[in-house]
Amino acid sequence: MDIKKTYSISELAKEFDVTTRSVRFYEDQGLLHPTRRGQTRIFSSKDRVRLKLILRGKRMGFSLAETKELFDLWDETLSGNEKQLLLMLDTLANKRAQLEQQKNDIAQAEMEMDTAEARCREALAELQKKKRQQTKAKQEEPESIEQK
Amino acid sequence: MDIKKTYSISELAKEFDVTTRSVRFYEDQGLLHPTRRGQTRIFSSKDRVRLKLILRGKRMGFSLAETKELFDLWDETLSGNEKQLLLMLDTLANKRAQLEQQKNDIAQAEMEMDTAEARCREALAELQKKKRQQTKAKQEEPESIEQK
DNA sequence: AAAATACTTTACGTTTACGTAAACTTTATC
DNA sequence: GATAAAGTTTACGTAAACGTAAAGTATTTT
Repeated sequence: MDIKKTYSISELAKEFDVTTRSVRFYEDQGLLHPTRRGQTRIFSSKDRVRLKLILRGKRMGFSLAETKELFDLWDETLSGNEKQLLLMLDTLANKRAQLEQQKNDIAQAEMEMDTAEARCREALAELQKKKRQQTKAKQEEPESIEQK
Repeated sequence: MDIKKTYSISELAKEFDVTTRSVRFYEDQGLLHPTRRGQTRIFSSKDRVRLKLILRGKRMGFSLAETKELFDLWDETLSGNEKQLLLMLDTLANKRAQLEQQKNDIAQAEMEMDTAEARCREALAELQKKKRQQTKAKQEEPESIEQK
């Protein structure tokens, strides 16, 4: 069984390499909704998915507030009226535009890194050419060794 | 002349839609290096490029510290020894890996947004189907109007 | 049953990236 | 020459996203 039904806080923390502090913080901010057994948190696989989404969002530069907004909107959307659905579609379109911008940024950055890398390699080649010439010089004039 | 040689702080701020406070902060953190005329800052086109890079970095989720590191590294690299060049190449490789991760994240997000949007559209279609049926019912039983 | 382990709440501390206000100087405009 | 506009420094404030104790509870292991 790959998909357990419930998770402890430390299981999730270990799996996604975050601290338990972070997980509790995400709950505090309303992004996760674990149930309790006594006072101990019990996380569902839905919570697990959301944690994954939170972290991916972070890597993509989304704030927790933004991610929460999406979560909330989605939850309302599922049983929502027309207005809610249209709002969700609109939000999705906006996010898509944001992703397009990011893709452009990444493409630009990659191009610039290409030229940066090329310059580095040229400079390296130059240095190594000089080195070889020095070695050559030594081989052709071994009296420099004899003089020692 | 599209490329002026120098810029005032408010020119740059307006062009890139940031506050002068931010620009001063970036200088304070060592990311920009304007010269002075009296005590007034004068920014070069190099500064302008760097500001552009700073902002793109931000959109890509880079911290100012990360961006500064790259700037500093690059400046040292240009006139650098072999060690510096190799370090730069290594750093570039790392950044590339980071961008790959981001591209994956974006692709994943786009797929999920596709299915989310599809669900929205289905739900909308359902709602509008219901609406049409109500309209039809009214047309077929106009006595409901007469009863008013 | 004692000790170790995992979990909890409460609460103050920290870093990043600025916002905002105060008080002042320099430059442009009427 | 007064006034407005743009610039400056200094400095305190703030939101986000946790870090880091402290002090207590609950459970598991020996």
